[in-house]
Amino acid sequence: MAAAVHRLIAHDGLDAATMSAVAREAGFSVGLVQHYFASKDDLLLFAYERLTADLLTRVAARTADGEAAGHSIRAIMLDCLAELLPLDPARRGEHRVSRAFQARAMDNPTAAEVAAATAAVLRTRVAQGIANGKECGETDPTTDPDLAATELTALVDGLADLVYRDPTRATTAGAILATRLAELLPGRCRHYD
Amino acid sequence: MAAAVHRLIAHDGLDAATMSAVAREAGFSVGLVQHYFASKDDLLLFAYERLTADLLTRVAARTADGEAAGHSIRAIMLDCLAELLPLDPARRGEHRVSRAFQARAMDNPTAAEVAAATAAVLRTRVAQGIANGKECGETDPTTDPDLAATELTALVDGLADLVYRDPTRATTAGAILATRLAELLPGRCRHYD
DNA sequence: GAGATAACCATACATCGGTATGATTATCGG
DNA sequence: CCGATAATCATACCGATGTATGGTTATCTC
Repeated sequence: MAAAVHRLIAHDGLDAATMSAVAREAGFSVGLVQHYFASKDDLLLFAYERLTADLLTRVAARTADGEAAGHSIRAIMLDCLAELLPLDPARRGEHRVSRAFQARAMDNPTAAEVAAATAAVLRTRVAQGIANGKECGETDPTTDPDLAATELTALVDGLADLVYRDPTRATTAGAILATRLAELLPGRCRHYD
Repeated sequence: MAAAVHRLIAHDGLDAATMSAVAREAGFSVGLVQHYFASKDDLLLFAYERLTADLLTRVAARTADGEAAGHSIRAIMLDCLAELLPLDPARRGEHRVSRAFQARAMDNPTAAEVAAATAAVLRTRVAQGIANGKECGETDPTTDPDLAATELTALVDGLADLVYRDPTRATTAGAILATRLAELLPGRCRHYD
């Protein structure tokens, strides 16, 4: 059902995610949707939580892959942050859904909590990466991990909007991200190559 | 009428900007609103254009003020970019409206054009500022103005969302912006002090 | 296998939103 | 002053939406 909500929003916006439309898209009746979700708000909130959870899971997977492959922190972070850019149709759709919910979060306290929590988790992980970079020699010891993480997450946030608006600038966005990461993690890790 | 739309969206979200609500808020009848706007889409589009025009005007005014006062390009840019952050109730409201329209722009081509055009104007102006910085010695000659401008506008975009979500991080956001500007325009202007 | 619980559906209802219509009043040029 | 144009309003209409209701079928427990 969450997938149905996602498809509808990705295709026609939040307003298209009506009860009957969701039921139709999912192949069920309206009554069934009501059986599982007491209200439309509940349904949308669930779909939102599901979306952010999927995203964080994907990022975690890319991190794990990168670590397993012995990549530098900088490479892993670039991989993870680029994952957040709407670089292909699937992620463009996801971006549409995500932005729709973020707009909704401005009037819906519970949705705002989800948005804030997701952003916090992401920032914390990036900060952890920077902190790790200090220990292994990739990062300048004077760099403030939280400040750098805040900047990076805000930057990808803005770049995602840019890439969505103008896909032809995708490579530009990628270059900006890579350059900034190279400035923030300039060193060579002393553990890996 | 545009002001009424803005007030409603700022207070209760885009969905609150219904025809009758706008009419009531503006102190007119529904018929009058229809008299001036053929459809609700037209009304919202007008309100959006009005909003972005106001914003760009304000930024231009800050630029002019800064130039008149003989400030450095870096100081002027910090002033202009900080203007885009939701640092007070008025700008928080404006941010809500702006984000609501940006979300709408994802399904509304004409609104998307407005959003893209506004972003382009902003980026162009920032790029011009960086280019000027080269001529007067504030910027490293190897800096790509367009790339730097793209990064800066994306950064403020993301920082604006952050500050909106968590106003306690307003100073953090300001510090990040100031630091990044100091990195991009490190020199002293040879014309002014 | 009986009974309870969950899954599932069709439909009715009340509300609300955008738009269409028709009329009434003001403004103003000639 | 008068005709036309603009301003302004009240209301009717249709479609859509969220939700409530009542019922039917499946599933599982004892």
